[in-house]
Amino acid sequence: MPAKAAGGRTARPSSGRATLETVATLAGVSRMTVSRVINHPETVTSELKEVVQKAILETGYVPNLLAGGLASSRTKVVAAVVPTLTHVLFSGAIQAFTDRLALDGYQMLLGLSGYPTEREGNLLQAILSRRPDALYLTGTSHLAQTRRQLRAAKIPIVETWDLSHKAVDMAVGFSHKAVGQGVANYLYGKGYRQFATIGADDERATLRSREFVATLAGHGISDVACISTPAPSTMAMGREALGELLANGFRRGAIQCSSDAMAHGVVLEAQARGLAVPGDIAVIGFGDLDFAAYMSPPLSTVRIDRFAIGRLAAEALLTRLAGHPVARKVVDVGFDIVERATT
Amino acid sequence: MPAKAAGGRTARPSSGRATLETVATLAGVSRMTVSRVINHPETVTSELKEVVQKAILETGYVPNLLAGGLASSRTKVVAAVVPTLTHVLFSGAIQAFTDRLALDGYQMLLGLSGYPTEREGNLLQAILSRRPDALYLTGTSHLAQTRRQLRAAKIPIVETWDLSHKAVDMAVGFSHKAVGQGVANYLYGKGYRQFATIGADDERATLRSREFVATLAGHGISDVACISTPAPSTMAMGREALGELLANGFRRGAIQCSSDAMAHGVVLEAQARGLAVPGDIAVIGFGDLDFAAYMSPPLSTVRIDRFAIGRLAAEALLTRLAGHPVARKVVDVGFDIVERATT
DNA sequence: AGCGCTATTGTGAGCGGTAACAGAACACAC
DNA sequence: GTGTGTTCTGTTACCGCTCACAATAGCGCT
Repeated sequence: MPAKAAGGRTARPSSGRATLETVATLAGVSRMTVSRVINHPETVTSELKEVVQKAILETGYVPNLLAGGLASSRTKVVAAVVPTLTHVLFSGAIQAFTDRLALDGYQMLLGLSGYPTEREGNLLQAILSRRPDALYLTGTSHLAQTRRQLRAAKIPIVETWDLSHKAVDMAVGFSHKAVGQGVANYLYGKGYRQFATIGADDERATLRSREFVATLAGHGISDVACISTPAPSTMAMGREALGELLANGFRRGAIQCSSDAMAHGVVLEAQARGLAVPGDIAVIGFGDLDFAAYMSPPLSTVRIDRFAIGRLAAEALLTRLAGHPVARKVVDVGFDIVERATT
Repeated sequence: MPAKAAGGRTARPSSGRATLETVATLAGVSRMTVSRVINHPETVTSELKEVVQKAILETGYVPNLLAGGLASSRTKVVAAVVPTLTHVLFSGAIQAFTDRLALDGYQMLLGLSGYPTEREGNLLQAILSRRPDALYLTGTSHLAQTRRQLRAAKIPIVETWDLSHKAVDMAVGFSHKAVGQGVANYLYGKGYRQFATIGADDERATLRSREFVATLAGHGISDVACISTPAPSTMAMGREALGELLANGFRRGAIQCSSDAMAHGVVLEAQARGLAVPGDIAVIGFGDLDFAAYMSPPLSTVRIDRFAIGRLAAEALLTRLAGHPVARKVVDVGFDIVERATT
């Protein structure tokens, strides 16, 4: 029977998996050479490379990137914090973001913050503990403590969707104020003179609604009915909200909604009540989701290129990770007002 | 001026951040005590705990979970592999999955495999290199090499959405064959006698279509028109596909579609051509996405509880991570045929 | 042959934690 | 007083990898 290890203490049970050492021994080289074959193959002679690669296959070696990351302080992981994946705008951006990162061999660590921002502090700590090489955030951060944590991490950070606050580092998005203003001017320009706005109470939607109201005030229109609903906004909320508006005396006019889903609800509710769209009730949504163009009537809305946001955010981070400075720290992807048949 | 470190070699520049050592020195205790305060506070006297906690705040210490994971071989990271986030069914399941994991302090590492499964091998290797504690997969894996890799990882694995193959470890999903069969029987029962099926060419959609056809064959119906489109299926493809069916002589009957989006396209195309839905063309979708109930006419479809899949998958993994055996290795969440106005 | 140079490979010391054990301090029973 | 636990804290040895540097080999040239 095998003797117990001399000396007393039992050895810590190692994972049992092949390590660099295993491969090195089999190939008859040093650990470092194996490491080079994997990470800098151009610095190793082709004969050795071959021997080592065979040994890797034979042992079924899978590198341990925890150890590698610890030693090199580069993890090849980028973390992203998003309120929710159930919203197509966010999941679309993350899809584009992840796809772009994968091209350069980066993996994505995802954190879902939910809408109330309280969890954000803990979540951020949990994520930074994993030492990502870079960070993608949704929205801009304002809690002083959060900003401090972010700066202390000393990694490239890109904040997305919103351009309204000063970015901690870089930003890719568009101006929600400009959207509110653009929509107001568009509707006013089309001749509408009575307005309402229905928005989720998340920060960005609020920003759009507020600017919508402010811009109309500039045109001398002061009685804009405002309805705020809890985020995330849904079609059901749109239906309800229109009911509420009508109950409060709103008869006809143009309604700005904080999402296409909500706008869809408003259209359906109007139709159910026998109101003409856009004759009595004109509606404009936000997002230009797939179904918007195929509603009846097709929905006028604000188009945002969610994939561009994800892709450009990834590229900004990758540029910095490659050691280059970025050309512009703030990238405005803009928006388009898509006129269809509900306005 | 400070002397260069005696002896020659320059010290490796450390991260500059606070480590356990920093905190321990400040608090006047050993590293191990600090580690205990963080991970097993109940084993430390409250006076020491207080001193250490103050030191942690003062230094702004953020634990390095790479080092911790390396030492303990537990990373508190669970990885997920999904074809795409642009599909609401997948992103919804991942949302529920991540939310459930977060409750137990686990973070999620995401890999997007795309539809062609070739990338899966590399992706899996990249993910396993990060040493996740558990793994969520979409679909069941059949490549022998993949299965070998998975087994070698020796971690809990849950395969989702599909129950048709033998699971590597655990599975949460439903039977696509049962769906195909159920839809066929439902439509046949409603009196339809002419059929077509339009499906994306991903494996699960194919499975449903094939079983749909086979079940109808059992009812003596053998001329079911089949159209296959590249995944992912979209509304535009639905429109096109109906055009193709009609061009090939299909006049009237019931059409099974592999997604609600596609079914929506079929409905729109039928309406555009002046065909009655469901009078001439009956349509049933798959997924019961938010818009399905609000189309005109409202879409009949197959409802899948995507959130249940994500949540149950997370719970299966968490159970195993807690060291308990799971009650059932395979969980069938089932499906419902939702009859609305297109059938 | 001897020199200097460049291209490869090896060596040793960490990276920042945790597991396992050892030791100290204290309480309690005999 | 001594033996025996029970807590709590400290010590030591790694986890698996990469960095910085050292050592060696191979080459052309004088």
